[in-house]
Amino acid sequence: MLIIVAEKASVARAIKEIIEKRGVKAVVLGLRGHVLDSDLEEKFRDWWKVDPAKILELREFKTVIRDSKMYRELVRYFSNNYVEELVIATDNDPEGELIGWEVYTIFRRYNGFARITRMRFNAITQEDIWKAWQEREEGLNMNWVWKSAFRRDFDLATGAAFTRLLTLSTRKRGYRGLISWGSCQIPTLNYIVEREEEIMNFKPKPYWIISVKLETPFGEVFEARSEKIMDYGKAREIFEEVKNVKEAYVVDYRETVEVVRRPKPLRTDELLRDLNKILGISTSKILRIAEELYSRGYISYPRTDTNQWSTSFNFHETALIALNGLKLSLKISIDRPKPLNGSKNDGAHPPIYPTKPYIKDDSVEWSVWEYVARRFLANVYGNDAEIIKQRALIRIGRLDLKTSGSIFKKTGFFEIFPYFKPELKSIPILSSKQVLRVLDVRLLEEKTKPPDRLTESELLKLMERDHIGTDATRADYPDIIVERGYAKRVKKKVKPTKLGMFLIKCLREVSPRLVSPETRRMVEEYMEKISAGSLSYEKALDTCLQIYHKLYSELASRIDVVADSLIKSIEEGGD
DNA sequence: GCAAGGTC
Repeated sequence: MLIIVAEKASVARAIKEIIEKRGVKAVVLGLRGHVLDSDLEEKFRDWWKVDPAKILELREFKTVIRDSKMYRELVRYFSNNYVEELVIATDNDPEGELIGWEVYTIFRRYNGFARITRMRFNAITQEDIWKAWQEREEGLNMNWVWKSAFRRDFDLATGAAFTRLLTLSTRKRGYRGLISWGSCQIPTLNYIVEREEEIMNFKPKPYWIISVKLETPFGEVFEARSEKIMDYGKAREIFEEVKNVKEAYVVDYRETVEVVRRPKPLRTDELLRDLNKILGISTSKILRIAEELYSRGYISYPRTDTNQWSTSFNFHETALIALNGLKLSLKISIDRPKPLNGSKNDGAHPPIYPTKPYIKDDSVEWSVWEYVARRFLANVYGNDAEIIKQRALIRIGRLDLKTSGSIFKKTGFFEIFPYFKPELKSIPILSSKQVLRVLDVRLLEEKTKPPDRLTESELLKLMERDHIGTDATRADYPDIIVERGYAKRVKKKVKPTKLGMFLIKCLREVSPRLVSPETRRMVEEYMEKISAGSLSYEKALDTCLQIYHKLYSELASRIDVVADSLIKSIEEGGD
């Protein structure tokens, strides 16, 4: 008997079909992600009975069963005496390697001798899967296993220790909620708090602009403006000088063509960001809908960080599916795919594309499917758009005025993917030295404005930039910080609560690295070293936990002041 | 009652 284990049911099905077609008989099992996990020992169970600092002194963690139903199923198969070989076919990434190791260790308890091999495929295609089957490797890449285990255990130890310290200190003062700290949730909150502080500290500055209404010899009317003038006296002086001038002339007029590239193949992050902008619903909800569409067969796997197509991708078939669901016909031939590829490849999943036509209805599901289908067509069959940018420099008296406009030269892919099609406004076509009639001169007072609060879309972009979370987890964090009472959603934007603001403030005073992306950066740096084989899991964990043990001690030494301040912010916020 | 990472 031969057993193949994949990370999820859909991959298990694909493997079974592909190898059976070529005469290989095997039991193919699909997991649901991790089967095992790390946890703290029993004696840490009661939060009040053990100093959280002790968690940061641990160097070993207990292995617990995470998915007991799956665990039992694995045991049932592995106990069979006739298993000759176990094939690990989890995703070809470090987290997949760790999931594979979980299966490996379970298997070895029941079968000490059978061969254990690893299939590595980077796409769920006939070629890749069959090649991975024929060229399966002996055993696992242990550097990848330890790399992921380090991340898991570091996050557990630091998260548990800091969360317990903060929670217990506020519980002593009557708070009943949870004050959590985590390497991803806190930096996410920090972006929101930093923005709020920027808004609060913003001092609007007045400035003045001279606005002139002009007319060309052909009777076209448009407006041109001076630069910002920060001093009122000076603005007034210039205004007096030009307010009665009747003619202006064009110093320079030029047109340039700007190319707007068609969209790249769809990754999770862009799906979430774009649909948050388009539909205004939360990123976690969008991911849930995408997951639902995937499990019902309408779209491919929705958690991917790949934006390039494999050479064997069937564009023709996918195009028919997209066109069918959208009830569209393309003018150009779908036999000539010309996708614009990006540079990202997670080594485990293709970009997101439609796999079955969705019958249009009023649901959000349709809106998500429609976006995926249009994005595919725009990427593979769309043309880059071209915009003519117009820029003019005009002089009235001694004052320079500027104006600009734009107009589509080619609308290109926006025809099929209209979501972010810009509203363009053109100005008349001018020529140098042309004389213009002045219709009106005005002195306008305006004020500099503070930045807006962040949308979830902008928040995800910052997280991606700083490597906070992964494609599969980033959407969770806005929900987590709202659930903890650190932030609220107000008019499609995220606003920190008083508690959120004070928590960041207190942590930042201990050390900026407790709130910045620095924790994540450090974890990645050490993960890379483990992955390269230049550092052991033990050494990496020891070094990093020592650093966070020091930071913990500093926070613990002033926890009474911190807790008082947090309690006060909770009462003041009334949230 | 902890984290973040998988998946459903």
